[in-house]
Amino acid sequence: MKNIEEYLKENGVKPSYQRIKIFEYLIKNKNHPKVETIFQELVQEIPTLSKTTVYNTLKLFLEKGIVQPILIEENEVRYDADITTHAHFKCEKCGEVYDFRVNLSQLKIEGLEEFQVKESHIYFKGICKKCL
Amino acid sequence: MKNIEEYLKENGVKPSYQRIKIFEYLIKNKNHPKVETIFQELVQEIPTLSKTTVYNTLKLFLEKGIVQPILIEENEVRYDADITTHAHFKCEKCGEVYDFRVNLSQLKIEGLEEFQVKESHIYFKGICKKCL
DNA sequence: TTTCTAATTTGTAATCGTTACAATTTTATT
DNA sequence: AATAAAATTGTAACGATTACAAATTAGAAA
Ligand SMILES: [Mn+2]
Ligand SMILES: [Mn+2]
Ligand SMILES: [Zn+2]
Ligand SMILES: [Zn+2]
Repeated sequence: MKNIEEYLKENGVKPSYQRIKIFEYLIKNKNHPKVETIFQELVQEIPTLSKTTVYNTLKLFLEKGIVQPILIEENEVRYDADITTHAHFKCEKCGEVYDFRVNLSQLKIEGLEEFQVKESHIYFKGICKKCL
Repeated sequence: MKNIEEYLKENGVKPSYQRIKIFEYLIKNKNHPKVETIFQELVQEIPTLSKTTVYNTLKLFLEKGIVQPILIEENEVRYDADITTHAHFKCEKCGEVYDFRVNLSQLKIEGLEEFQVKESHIYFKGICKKCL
């Protein structure tokens, strides 16, 4: 909790109550939630919470680089406070999004060395271990 | 042109004039266009073209598996008639989306072998060769 | 503590991409 | 040519996101 406040400050985000709660939600539930999910969960704790605040806050987090958007499905933006480069798998049966550690340096891509790569995203879709 | 008609038929799509033109646009301009771009370009040739037709057609193409959506940017869906697994790079300066051949078998991801992977998508962002 | 100011949050309205739907047009068949 | 089915079109509806102004909160100064 104190950690979260410190982390936000270090990254140029003033740690308001709502911002702390939203970031805390992302850290504790590594479930790659949509805005709607975050709102529905937190409004139980913070009855005055506005959906606009969730949008504003995530936009701020994105600008400050402390969350990343997960774009694995059309018309569905999910958010992840783990900003390390890792792969995501979405199960088409249960809908869960899994994390996978990946070593991108294994991947030799011809021609890409002439480009300046700032972000890498790897997405898989299929059926998860549980649903098989 | 005849090729396109045949290809659509083989994949269960009746080759109407509009469908042929839309697929042809994707094949000839490998520019990963948005719906809006496809519409704006083709409406010049086909003045009666409706944006709904572009949406309907792309939805059909997706269902039949002859195009794939490119989800590299928030609130921006692009389409690609190249359905082979390849990586995409979007330049944050000029906005162009580049293709890169990639050999995914190089990538060892621990735990993923227990999942049934049906689709793989690799996206990069940064600054392209031209803009550097 | 009280006052003042700026930042944040909130609720509502507007916007924009997409989808639903019914009418029209086109295509294929008899 | 007549008929039926399929595709296209235009308009309205929808839903996620954003804009905006009012209300609230937090922090600094008095
Ligand atoms: Mn993740
Ligand atoms: Mn491509
Ligand atoms: Zn599953
Ligand atoms: Zn560029």
